Amino acid sequence: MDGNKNSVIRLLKYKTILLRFRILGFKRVFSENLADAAGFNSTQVRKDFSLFGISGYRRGGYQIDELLCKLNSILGKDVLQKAVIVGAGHIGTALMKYKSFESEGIQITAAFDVDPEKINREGNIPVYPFDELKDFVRNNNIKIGILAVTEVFAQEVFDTMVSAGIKGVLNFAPFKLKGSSETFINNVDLLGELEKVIYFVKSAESRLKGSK
Amino acid sequence: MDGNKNSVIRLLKYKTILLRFRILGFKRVFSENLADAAGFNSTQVRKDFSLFGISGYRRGGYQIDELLCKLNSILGKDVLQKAVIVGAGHIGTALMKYKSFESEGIQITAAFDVDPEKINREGNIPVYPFDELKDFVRNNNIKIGILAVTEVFAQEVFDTMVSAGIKGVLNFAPFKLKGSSETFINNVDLLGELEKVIYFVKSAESRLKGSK
DNA sequence: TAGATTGTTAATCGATTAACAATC
DNA sequence: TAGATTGTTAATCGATTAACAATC
Repeated sequence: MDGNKNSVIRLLKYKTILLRFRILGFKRVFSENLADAAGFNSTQVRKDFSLFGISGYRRGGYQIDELLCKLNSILGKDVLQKAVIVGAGHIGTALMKYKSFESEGIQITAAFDVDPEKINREGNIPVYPFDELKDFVRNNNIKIGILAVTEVFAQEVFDTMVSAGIKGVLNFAPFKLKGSSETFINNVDLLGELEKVIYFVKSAESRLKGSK
Repeated sequence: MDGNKNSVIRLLKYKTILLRFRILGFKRVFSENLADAAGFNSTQVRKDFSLFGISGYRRGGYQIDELLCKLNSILGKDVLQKAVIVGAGHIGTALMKYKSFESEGIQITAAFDVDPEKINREGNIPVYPFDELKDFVRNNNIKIGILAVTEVFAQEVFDTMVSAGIKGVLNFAPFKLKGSSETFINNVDLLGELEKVIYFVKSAESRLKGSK
């Protein structure tokens, strides 16, 4: 029904590309154009559309406006999305200031931290004590949370978030959170991603040396 | 030969877990223990080891010290890894201060930016003008780079990094970099990851509403 | 019509998991 | 020995890609 996880990310990418195409004055695209811009192949593009019931015009490609309209209704980006950040450390703070969120209609409404020094109620994006998380999330009906605390507190903080009503978490702590199937967890492991790069560079190096 | 991409990440995770187990005084583990701690299943663990030629003792599990030794030699984490960050914006700065890198033997030796205001040659991790990137990377024989500039400059900056000798890039710009097969590129799309969370929360919501 | 492009079915590829034989 | 755990082969699952019929 809703395709697979990866296709959603690709759909989001198509949307970004289409917006750019439209600015350039294009009225329609072919799957081939989209594929080129996104770095996939055209079958992938058509398959993704097919999965979500999006259709174009045989020989005529896709009307950009029509396609954007359909993508928006699928991705639900018409409404402003509110999210909170828990943990106002380096990563948390960087994400508070991350421009791309805002420009894509995602509003970071507040951040939370246990450290009294981090509290700043008057900021552009206010930082409140962690104690206030539960009430804030409930009162503002927030569903999305970004978890940027250290590993040690991750599970505890996560449980609090869930009990307050958070339904989806982007987790930066290098820890496998235990949650029910009702909460969607997406893990970003920055250290792991960097270590992957290091590993592949090293293994390429040693392959080279080995073949000498 | 070197397994698949995901298995490397898992290997890194096993290592972290083993170090923790060792601190707790354990001498050996079973694949089941590792799987529990990592959130995989025990077949996955054994398969990963098998892929890299790591063997244990039937009925006896794995000697932690021996296993760590093998993992270290495969992952090559014995040597200190040096890396540079290009782009001292919010994300770049957060990564400069990211503790987990250091504790895993990854040293961020310098950052680079075009903005004169960001330059700080005396910092704990110095920030140099972008112009000096090429010489620095060459002189210090750096192979790993973190790309944290805006989309618009991403390709240009990437090309400079590669021509300076960078062999692996962790890319935070939401842009499909074009590079040769000699350079390993790992993309981290923070906006995309958050949008994925939003999408799945929304679709779960509408499923609930639909079934009411 | 002829040609181009979509939309879908089938084939392929890769990764995970199940099953189980080997063996300590 | 009996029981437990590894290590590997085969089955499964899911996602991508190729092939091609439909059709504008």
